[in-house]
Amino acid sequence: MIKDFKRNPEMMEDKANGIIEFNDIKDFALDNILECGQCFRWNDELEDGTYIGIVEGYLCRAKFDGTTLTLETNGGGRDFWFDYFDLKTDYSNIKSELIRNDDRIEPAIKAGSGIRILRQNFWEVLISFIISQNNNIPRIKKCIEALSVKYGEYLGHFYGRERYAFPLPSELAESSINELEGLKLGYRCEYILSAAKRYLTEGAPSGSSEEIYKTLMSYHGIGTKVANCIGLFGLHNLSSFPIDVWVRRIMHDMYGFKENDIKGMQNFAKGHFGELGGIAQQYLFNYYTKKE
DNA sequence: ACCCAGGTGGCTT
DNA sequence: AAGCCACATGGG
Repeated sequence: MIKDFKRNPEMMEDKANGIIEFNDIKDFALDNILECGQCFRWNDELEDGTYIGIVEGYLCRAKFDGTTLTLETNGGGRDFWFDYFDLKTDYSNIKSELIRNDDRIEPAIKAGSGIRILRQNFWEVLISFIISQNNNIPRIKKCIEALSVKYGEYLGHFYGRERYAFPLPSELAESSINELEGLKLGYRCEYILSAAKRYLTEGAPSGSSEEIYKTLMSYHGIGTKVANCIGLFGLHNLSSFPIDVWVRRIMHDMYGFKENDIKGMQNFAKGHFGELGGIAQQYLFNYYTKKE
């Protein structure tokens, strides 16, 4: 069975880019969504405030004027992008519920009030967050771009650059440590290769969130934090609460935890933010990484 | 030269 | 269970 994620060959050959519009969009800001650390392939912001991204093999230029989201894209279709940007979810409710439970989070929500948790491809998230460990966001992006250029499908010239899809599982699984070492991935080469091979045969983990979490952690190179990121961004498991160095600082500064009391932070998030933990975490992370 | 980044694995107490 | 440390890379 093929575990590669789906592509739409007919659309890919349609070089005339289509326009898709979504009207009356609230609680939405492209910079918040695309620069809050959840995705790594929206890396060009043009002078007019539009962003260029590559999503599941589709090219996209996104523009938002405050009410209407306009996408120039060569594929996916309306339903795909509606889902990707999580437009069905009412974030006004989520935000007021978070503030009702804890007014300390209000400044973070104000600072990133247009954040939405994208519904991204699991496989891409799996590999991207393996790369993220002990790394910074600009370099994570470079690593992923290098992988895509070397192993991903060439998609064409789009807004000033050659664009490549994120590699398919098979494309990475057929590579080698030797080959990967040229891409500045450091010691993560082995993690990436073994994850690709494993994903190709096993596919995405299933079962209860406990079981999923356990399966993810059994990948070499995935620990608690990365597993939580994959759960949150790759499976839309909103109760995930990834704790990295930034969140540790936040939990120390804003909530009085000792910096290394990860367990306490995790329990607090579970009890305090519950099913919205992942979204709370994202407002907080964005707030702290952006200020000064 | 050092410290840090969306940490983890492995080894030692 | 908790505390170290190395790990590869590049920017400050």
